[in-house]
Amino acid sequence: MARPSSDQPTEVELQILRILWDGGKLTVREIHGSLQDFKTTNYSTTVKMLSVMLDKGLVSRDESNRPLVYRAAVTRNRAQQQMVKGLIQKAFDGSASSLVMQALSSQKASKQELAEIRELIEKLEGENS
Amino acid sequence: MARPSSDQPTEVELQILRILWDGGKLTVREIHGSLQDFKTTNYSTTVKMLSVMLDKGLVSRDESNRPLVYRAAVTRNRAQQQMVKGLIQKAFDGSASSLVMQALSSQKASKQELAEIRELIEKLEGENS
DNA sequence: TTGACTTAGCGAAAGAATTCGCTAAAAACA
DNA sequence: TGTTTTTAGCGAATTCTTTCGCTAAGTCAA
Repeated sequence: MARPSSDQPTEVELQILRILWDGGKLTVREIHGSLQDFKTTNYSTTVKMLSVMLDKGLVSRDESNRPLVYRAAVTRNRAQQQMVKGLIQKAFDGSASSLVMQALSSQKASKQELAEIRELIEKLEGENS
Repeated sequence: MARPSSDQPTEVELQILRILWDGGKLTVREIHGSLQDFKTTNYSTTVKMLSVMLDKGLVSRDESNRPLVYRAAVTRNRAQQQMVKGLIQKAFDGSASSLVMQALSSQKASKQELAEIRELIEKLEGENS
């Protein structure tokens, strides 16, 4: 009688995943250290979060040595893709282009970034003709 | 000792907002009816959700008549913008173009949509030179 | 080996989101 | 007017998320 847990990583889980995506294989101590750049929490909290994430399959760990070393079990790309897909469904009625228009209109992009996107568009337009 | 409530609408709140964005001014009974297309919940639940959303300022209502009539207090555009911005920050390191690339790569867009996006890009490239 | 420090884990607490039961007020109807 | 139905709301229960205290086990150095 409440809310079903989403398949997508939660706020803190995502912060931890980003640390792991950037850092590769890290100990809890190291992860906890990076996390303190954003928030102030207890070491135990980080341990617990990693335990939860292990259960969910978001991270894996090497238990052959101590301290244990964690790494992301989902790729950044895969996670980003799921989140984007989720947002498109939830808030843009399934239209990817609506989201793209919104993103481009509301956030500035550099000349170089725009060029990069235009290239992709042109490539897609070529394929899909 | 937990998670702070986000400024962004939650799952169910968003579903209700979409119903109101599409339907304009609606009674709880009408909103509840539309909601049943997605989920099966009690009428009381819808009443409660609207009460919560009223407190948060997500909806407003006309109390001069009965049954009370609700309408969205935030625009679809504004809400979409905030959600996109949030996702860009949370998962794309602040890079709008990264999200755009993800969206375009993972979800198909029609020839017409692509053309529309390309036009916007070209317009932006013009401005920012 | 003993004592100090680090690491790992469990269980419980607290906040947030979502759900509904029960009640009272209002409206509709016979 | 008296009865039935609809509407509005409160408070509590449930689940998920995030937090930490406390304990045990492992590591290291004197």
